[in-house]
Amino acid sequence: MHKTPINCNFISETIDCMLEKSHKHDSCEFCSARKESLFGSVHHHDLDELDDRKNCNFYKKNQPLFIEGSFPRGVFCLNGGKVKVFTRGNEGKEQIIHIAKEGEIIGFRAMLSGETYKVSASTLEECKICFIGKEDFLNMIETSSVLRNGIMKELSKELGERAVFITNMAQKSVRERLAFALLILNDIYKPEEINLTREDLANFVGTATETLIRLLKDFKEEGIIEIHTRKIEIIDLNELDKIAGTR
Amino acid sequence: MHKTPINCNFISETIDCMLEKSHKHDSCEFCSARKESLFGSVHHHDLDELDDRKNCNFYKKNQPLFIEGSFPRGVFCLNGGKVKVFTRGNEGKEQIIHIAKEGEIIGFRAMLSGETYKVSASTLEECKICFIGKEDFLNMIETSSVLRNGIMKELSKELGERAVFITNMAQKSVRERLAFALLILNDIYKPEEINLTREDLANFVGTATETLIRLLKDFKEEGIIEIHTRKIEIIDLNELDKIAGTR
DNA sequence: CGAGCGATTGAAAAGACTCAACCACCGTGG
DNA sequence: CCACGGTGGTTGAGTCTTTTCAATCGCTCG
Repeated sequence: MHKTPINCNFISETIDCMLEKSHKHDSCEFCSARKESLFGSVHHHDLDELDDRKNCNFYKKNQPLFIEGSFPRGVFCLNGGKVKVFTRGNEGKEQIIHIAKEGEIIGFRAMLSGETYKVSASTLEECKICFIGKEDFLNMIETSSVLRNGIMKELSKELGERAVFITNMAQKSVRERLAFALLILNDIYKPEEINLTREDLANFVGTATETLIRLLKDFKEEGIIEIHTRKIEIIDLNELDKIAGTR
Repeated sequence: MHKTPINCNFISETIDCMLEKSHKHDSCEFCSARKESLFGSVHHHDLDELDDRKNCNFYKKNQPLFIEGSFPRGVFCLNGGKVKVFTRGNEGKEQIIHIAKEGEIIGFRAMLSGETYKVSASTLEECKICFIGKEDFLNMIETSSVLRNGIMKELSKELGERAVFITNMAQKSVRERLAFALLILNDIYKPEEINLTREDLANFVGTATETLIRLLKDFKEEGIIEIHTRKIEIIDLNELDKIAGTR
């Protein structure tokens, strides 16, 4: 990190300095998270370049990466852990739009749009995250048509997913949305169990915490899930599919 | 159109042939809709190419351009008129995601993602629309970095907008969402009045038609809007802002 | 061991939806 | 030219889902 932070909106950059330990020495080339990511088919040469420029750190639980309204200075490459991406409604209530897992690159949308972030992101658990500066990232996009196409593809795909998300929000009951959310979360968390606070889960489903808890209880009584203190184990995927209307 | 349609999913291509009159002779170079569009800063040379390849037609009201689940064969360039982009929920109810006006290019998301359409599109009124085949469009993207960057920017911008849309759906009351919708529609329709069926408007707001009608009545009684048979005139923008929570 | 956050439960209120009926406009065909 | 049928718009009443508020519980960390 070569510059002193000026804009206090840009939390991550300041926080980076407070983190326990850097793992900058880890090479992208052997990064297991990379293979499935957008950087999956980037050339060796570019990876070396990336290794030199990136800045990697461990993040504690509940640390913000960036905040809605601030200007992006780079992208975050999630090497391990889970990150929630959310916006805040008028009463300050979070709406979780997406939960990212290892391999995902976070925050390039705002950078490409030239606007401020429209969403915030923060860690849900301890995470290992590499930071790539704006310049470097934009350079890579100019250089690598593979990366560029991958990004366009990703953006388009997400746009489609969000159309479905919107429709679900508008038309499905909370029960149906919860089933849908559990299916998505199952994919994100497996082989582990879903591990979120009730509030985060409620903010993902788009409901009140109390409603969520009542519905979880219903699902438990119907034998669809098991609850271990806070973690949720999916028992009956088919039934969830049926409830969610995913067929 | 050089190929006979094979897949009946691809409605527009078949329908193209049934349309009244082609306006292929119109040059992109002097197209007033183009200037503000993604094609705004494309080079002359490429425009000439486009002129040769594109296929332009008039569409009647309520004609589909493409349908959810089918594979894209090109993009639609909206020269005049309005087009709704929507998905269908499980009960077949439409959720309108976006309403496009002249100058917009429709349907490139699915093409870039390599997936089937996740949304459907159909005209809301008589429209003048040019069709550009997949190959041609992808070529243009490869060639023109201006266009490419414009597209990445557009995709990113929309992704941000959809995050806000999701949050609105999840957290705002129908009254607030209606106010928000009217503000958006005002921008799209001005200087004309908003002209949508009550059902389409309800499907945009994400509510039942009856509820929508009752709220419109409220707004009218509060002096926020005027209703002329079906068209809606905005009287008090500030109040709408306040209700929508847009500040 | 106590503070405090996260989880849970209950009861009442509110918002929105559904269903059913009715109205109004418009184009068509006799 | 008018009656007819149909679509889109409107209204009312009852129901149900979901939220809100308030209170309690329970685990975890210092």
